Amino acid sequence: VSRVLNGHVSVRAATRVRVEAAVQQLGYRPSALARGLVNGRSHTLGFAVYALHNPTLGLLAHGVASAAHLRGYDVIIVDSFGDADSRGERIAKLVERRVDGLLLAPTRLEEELSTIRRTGIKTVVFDTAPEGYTDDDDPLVSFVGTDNARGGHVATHHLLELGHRRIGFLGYPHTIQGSKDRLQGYRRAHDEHGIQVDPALVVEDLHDMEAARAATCQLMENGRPPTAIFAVNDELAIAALQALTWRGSHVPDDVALVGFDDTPLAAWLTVPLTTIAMPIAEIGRIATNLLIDQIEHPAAPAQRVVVPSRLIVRESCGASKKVAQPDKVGSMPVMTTRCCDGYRGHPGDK
Amino acid sequence: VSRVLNGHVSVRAATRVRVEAAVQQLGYRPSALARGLVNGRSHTLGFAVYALHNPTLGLLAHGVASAAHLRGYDVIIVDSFGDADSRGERIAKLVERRVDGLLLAPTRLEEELSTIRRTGIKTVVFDTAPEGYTDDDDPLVSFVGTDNARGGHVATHHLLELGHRRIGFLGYPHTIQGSKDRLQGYRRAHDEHGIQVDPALVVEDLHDMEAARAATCQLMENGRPPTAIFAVNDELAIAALQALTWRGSHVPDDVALVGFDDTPLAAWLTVPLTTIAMPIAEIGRIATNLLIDQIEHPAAPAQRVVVPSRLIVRESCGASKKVAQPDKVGSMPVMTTRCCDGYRGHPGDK
DNA sequence: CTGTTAGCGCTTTCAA
DNA sequence: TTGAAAGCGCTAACAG
Repeated sequence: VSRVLNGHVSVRAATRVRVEAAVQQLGYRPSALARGLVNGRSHTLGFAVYALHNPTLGLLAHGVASAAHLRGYDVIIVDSFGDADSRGERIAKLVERRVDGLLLAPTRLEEELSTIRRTGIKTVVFDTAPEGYTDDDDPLVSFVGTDNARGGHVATHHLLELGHRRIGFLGYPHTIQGSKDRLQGYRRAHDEHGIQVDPALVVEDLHDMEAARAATCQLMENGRPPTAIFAVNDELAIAALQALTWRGSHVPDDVALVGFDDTPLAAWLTVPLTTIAMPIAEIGRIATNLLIDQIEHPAAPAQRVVVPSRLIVRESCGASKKVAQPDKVGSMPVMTTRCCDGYRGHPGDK
Repeated sequence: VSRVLNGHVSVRAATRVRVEAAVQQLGYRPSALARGLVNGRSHTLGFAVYALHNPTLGLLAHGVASAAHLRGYDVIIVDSFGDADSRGERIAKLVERRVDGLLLAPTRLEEELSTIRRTGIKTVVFDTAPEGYTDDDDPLVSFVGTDNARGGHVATHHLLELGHRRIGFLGYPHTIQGSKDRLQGYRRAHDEHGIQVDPALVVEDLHDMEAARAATCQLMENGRPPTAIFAVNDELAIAALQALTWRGSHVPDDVALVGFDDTPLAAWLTVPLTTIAMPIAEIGRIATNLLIDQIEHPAAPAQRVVVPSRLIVRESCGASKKVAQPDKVGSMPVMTTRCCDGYRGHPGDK
C-alpha cells in the first residue's frame, strides 16, 4: 500500500488498481503524523506574525500559504499580537511540532535570532539583514525583504523634486528596523539635494494612528510647518490625512503626503495616496519557496533577497497636477529604474 | 521520563529532579507528532479563510489563534484566496494532518458542509446557520456569527429615523449568505416604516470596490438618486465614499452613508464611517473555545451562537449633526438595546 | 514485484 | 515507584 501511495517504481498495474480501489472505498487518508514521525520531516512551516489584521501582513500570509500549499506544505500561524514576550516561547513550541522551517515577520529581530539559533531550524526573516550581519552568524537564516532605505529615499526624493523643502517624517519607534531604514533613506535624499533636515520635522516613536494624528497636528502648529509629509507607512499616512483635512489643510495643495506599503485601501481614500508599493504577496511566495528549497536541499546556503519596491504616484503628493507623465518625475532615472525593475504590480494577486 | 513530563502521580521527587535536569541539559522537546500518533489527538485546528488580507478576517484569525494557543492548540491556515474550488481538496488534506477540529470562514457553505460531513471532523462555521437548517443535519457543526439581518435592519432603521426615504443598497452577490441577510434587514426596516423599496435603489452583485464605485455613480445619475446609502460592508462603503466625494456630493450633507463591519480604518477616513460593528476577534475566540470544548468533551452538542452587533455612529450618516446623543436616535429601543447587549467594544483587543 | 520486519518517539499497560 | 514491552500508522530495508 505504501508503495502505491508514494508512487514507487515496482508495483504491478493490477495491484496498484486494487489498492487504489480500496483506498477510494474506505476513504483512506494516510496520517501525516505517522509519516512525519518516520521521515523526520513534518511538511509543516511555522509562520510567526505580529498583527494579522494588518492587510499588508495578511497579504504576506496569503503569499506564504499559497506557495506552501503548492509544494505540499502546511502553515502553522503563530500570532504574537500584543505580547512579543510570549513569542519566543511560542516559537519554541513549534519545535515540538517538528516544523521543517520558520518564517518570521519580526518584531525584535535580535532576540528572535537567538531563539532560532538555539533551535537550529531553517528560517527566513521578512526583512533586510541588519547592518554588519554576515551569513556566518546564522547559516540557517535567510532574509527576504525590500530595501527600505531605498524606498524611503525614492519617496523623499520624489517630494524634493516636486519642490518641497520642508518635509515632515512620521515614523515608528526607532527599534523597528524597517522604520529606521526608511528614515535613513529620507535623510540621504535630503543630503543629496544639499538640504539640511530640520530635526523638528522628524517624529519617530509613533506606535499607532492616534499618535500619528497628534504628531501631524503638532507639526502643523509649529512655527514653520512642513509643506509635505512622508509617513513610514500608509497607516500613519492615513491618520495624517485625516488630521490635515480636519485642520483645513488640503492634501495635496497645502500639504503633500506620501505613504509606504500600498495598503489595499490606499487607492480608495478620498485623496488617493501616493505610496511606495512592494509586491508583498510575492515576497511571501519567494520566501516560502526559498525556505522549502533549503529544507529539501540542506546543502543550499542561506540567502539574502532584496525585492524591489516602486513609487506609485496618485493624488496625495500633488505630482499628477504638475506633470502628465509620472515617469518623468525626478532627475535621477537610476533610482526609478532600479526600483521598478522586475516589479510590475502583484503578479498572481487577483 | 514520560511520567515526569505528563505530571503523573507516582514519581519520586528525586527521580523527577534528575529527569528535569536532563531535559534542561539536552534542550529536549517532546515530539508532538509522536504524541499525536499515539493519543489520536493532534492538538491542531484547521482554519479555512478565503481572504487573509481582509482586516476583518485578519482580526478573526487573531482571535482564533490566540484562543487556540491559550488552550494548547496550534492553528493551520488554509488560504483559499481566489480559488474556492481547491478549498475542498485542501480541507481534505487537513484530514491527513489529523486536525482535531475545523474553523470555516465560508464561501460556499452548502458545498463545504458536505465535505465536512464526509470527513466527520468537528467544525465551527463563522456564520449564522442557514434558514431551515437543523442540528440533526450535522451534529458535528456549530455556528458562530452575528445576526446579519438584524445588523442590516439597525443600519437601515437608523437612516430611516434620520428622515431618509430613498436609501440605496450596495451588496455582494446574492450567493453570499451574509449579504443576503443584511439586505433582508434593510427590507424589513423599510416595511416597518411603511416605505416601499424602489428596486432601482438595490444593487447586488458587487464583487469588488471598483464595482461599488461604478454602482454608486450609476445610482446618483439616476433620475431620482438616493439621499442615503447602506453598504453591505465597509469596503464597499469606502468605495462609495470616494465615488460620492469625487462627484461633488458631500457626505453626509448630500448623501448619508452607513457601512458594516467597522473595519479598523473606518474611523480614520476623512469622513469617519458610521457602521455596524461586531466583536470579531471575540467571535474568533468564542468559536475556538467552543470547538475545543467539543473536541475535549465529545458528548457536547453542536451549538449556535449569535453574537450581538451594534451601531457605531460617526460622521458619515449625518446623525451627529442632528442629535447630541446617538443613543436617543430611533424609536425602537428594543432594537438598540438588544444589539448592544453584552457587547462593549472589542475586549482584549488591545 | 511483493510480503515481512524493524523502528520513528511517544503513552499505556503490565510486571516487578 | 519504576523497568519493560506493546503498539499508534507509517516507511525503508531486506528477503523471497
